[in-house]
Amino acid sequence: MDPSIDCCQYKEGIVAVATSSPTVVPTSPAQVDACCPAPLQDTALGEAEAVDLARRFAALSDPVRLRLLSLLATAADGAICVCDLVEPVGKSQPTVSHHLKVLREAGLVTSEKRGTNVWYAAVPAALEALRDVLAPRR
Amino acid sequence: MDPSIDCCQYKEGIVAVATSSPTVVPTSPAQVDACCPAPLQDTALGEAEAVDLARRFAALSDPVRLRLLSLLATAADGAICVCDLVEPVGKSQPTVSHHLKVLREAGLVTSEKRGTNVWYAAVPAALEALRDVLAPRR
DNA sequence: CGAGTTCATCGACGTGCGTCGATGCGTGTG
DNA sequence: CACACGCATCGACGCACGTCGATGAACTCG
Repeated sequence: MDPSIDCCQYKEGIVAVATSSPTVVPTSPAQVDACCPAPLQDTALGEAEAVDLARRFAALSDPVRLRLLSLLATAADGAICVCDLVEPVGKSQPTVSHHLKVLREAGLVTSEKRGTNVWYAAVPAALEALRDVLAPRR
Repeated sequence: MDPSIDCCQYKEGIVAVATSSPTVVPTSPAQVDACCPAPLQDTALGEAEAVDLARRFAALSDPVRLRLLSLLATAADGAICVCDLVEPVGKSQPTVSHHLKVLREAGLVTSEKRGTNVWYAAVPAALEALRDVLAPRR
């Protein structure tokens, strides 16, 4: 993977919002290559933008991933370790790990290793970016 | 079919548009148990809600469908016939028809037959409903 | 009525995805 | 140091999805 994404200017919003949640674990320098969204109802999507957007929406197109993301987004302390995610979604540990990887590669969550465990946290700015794509016409 | 409409406005929009044309293809084949979106960052998603949401996000997980939806959402007169959608996306007519069906069954677009042609239009309220799911925590 | 147009459906093919058991790697613990 | 634990990766399987040519249904026009 590691596609050379050059669609638009980068993650200024993500960094800015990330600093607004102090209790969230300082995420590892994993690069969140979240491209800025194109306004869906304003101008027609180009092919490259459509491919990028489709990839991010695809991360939300699975019930297990949506539940995982919801669990992370509603976590009291902002992060949950994998061992505490397996039971709630009712899937095997490899399956949960796979879905978390998909979410991470889509920039929707971040992971941080603390000792034996790995803690995942949602990235609110990434959801906000996708939200802007669905914004109504100005 | 035709259960009581007690959900969100996005469904009303579909019904309203659907009833305006008698020969319209039925938008959804009698399902939609949990239509109203749950706030993703407020409470943890249940399994049924997750399945329903995943189905709608899946409609946005394909580049061709995103471009079709964008074309419809930015249409000057609010609707485009199929014959004018085939060339812009660069796919065969059956493929375009297939993607439009997926979008229609997800409630994101509506179709109306006018003479020989079939005109598709975006449902802004459906996009707004999905947008609410991605809303930040209150 | 017959020819032409528009769109949906069908059948088929190749690919990708979700899933799980088995395995490997890194990290604490006795 | 040996063992247990947590998580990622691998390999494999089954199924769903995207795609297109061919066909069919509905409509228009001459």
